[in-house]
Amino acid sequence: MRYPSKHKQETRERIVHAASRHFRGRGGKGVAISDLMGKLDLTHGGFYRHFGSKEQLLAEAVAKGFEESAKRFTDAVETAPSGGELRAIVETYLSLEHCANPADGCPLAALGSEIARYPRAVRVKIDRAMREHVDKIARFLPGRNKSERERNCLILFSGMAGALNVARATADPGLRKSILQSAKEFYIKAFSE
Amino acid sequence: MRYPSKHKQETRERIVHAASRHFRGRGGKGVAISDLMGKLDLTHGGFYRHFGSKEQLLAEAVAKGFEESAKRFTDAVETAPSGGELRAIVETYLSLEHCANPADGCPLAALGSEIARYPRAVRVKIDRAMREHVDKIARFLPGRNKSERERNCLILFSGMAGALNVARATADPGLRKSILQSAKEFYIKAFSE
DNA sequence: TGTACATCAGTGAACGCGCGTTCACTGATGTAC
DNA sequence: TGTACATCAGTGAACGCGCGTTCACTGATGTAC
Repeated sequence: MRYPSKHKQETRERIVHAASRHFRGRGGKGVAISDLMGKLDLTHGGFYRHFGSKEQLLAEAVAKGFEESAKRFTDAVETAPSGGELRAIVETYLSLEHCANPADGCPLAALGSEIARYPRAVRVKIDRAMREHVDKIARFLPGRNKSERERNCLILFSGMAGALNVARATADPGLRKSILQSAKEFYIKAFSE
Repeated sequence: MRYPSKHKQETRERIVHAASRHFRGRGGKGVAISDLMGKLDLTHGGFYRHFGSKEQLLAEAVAKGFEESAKRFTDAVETAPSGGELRAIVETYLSLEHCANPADGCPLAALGSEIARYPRAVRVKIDRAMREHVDKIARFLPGRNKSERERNCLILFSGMAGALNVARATADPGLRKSILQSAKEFYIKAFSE
């Protein structure tokens, strides 16, 4: 059947959004196209009207994930009291809630170790998304100049992603809470003023 | 044919060793049993004389990876001048060489984000391997008591694993070197005395 | 010591399943006349 | 305004491939007698 003119773009966006969450939750190889389309009440055949390949979707979905995730942290910053922005970022990132919901969270934590194995084209897209994220957040970090603040921003987020991964990896809930708590204290202290 | 009595155990160890490297290099789902056995000049059918399933091998191989990797860092510590142990650990971990060779390196960095999706039995094994690693290294870290040193050890390694992942993920070699360098300086400074 | 049999690590064909991708088809709506 | 045709997002069967797992078989060596 013929659909209204906006319809195709809307479907495409729904696919990218769902894919973004699924990839973060299950990893690149853990998501089947038929599953994905099924969640949107579509069938797998239609997928190729929107994307040339699964890999192309992966690139868009991961980049989208960075955007959505960055939004969470800029939101946290904006509602924070002046001077408490760093604390707000760290406490949001290392919260039990973020830990328990990889699919809604930071793609660097959810996919970190497999991104290195993605094809170059995908990684270039991810690079750009990461740089934009750093641009938005770096001003809340200490440093004598912009590039120093950006370096600190990368260290902070990569470090928190690592801590989040260990917290998610352990089978011991006590250790999980303890890692999150001590990492929070450490990063807040390390990047204060 | 019938083999000498030690033969079976030797083959089993060769499989675990090769698997450990392959999993770190390609991720859990990126390794096929027939590939693995082929590298050892065996055929896939024989695999099930040694392991009940691929998952069982994964658990053993990742735990083995922690052991092998831990050995690298205890070696680095032992050849370091007294008082320079922390620097030796950080510089070994965040070296370009470690960055370029995930298959020989730290499993926490190589598999970090997918470990959370492994079955519980596998994660329990990994927990134990991680704890042993921490036991060996924690004494070189600052802290008023053992548990504080252990917490610092976890923060240090999780943070370095995160930095390594970002360095490996980026498609820009300049950014890669810069991340490794600034992370080295940061962690050495943060955990000195 | 010699002989018959048992053992079992390894082989390679086969099975079954999941999944990425292709393709002929559908049919409601847009468009040309 | 009405009619014939074109469009194209979505459908669902089919293809091909990879891969985890199973299984009947092999054959050199160990073991029982």
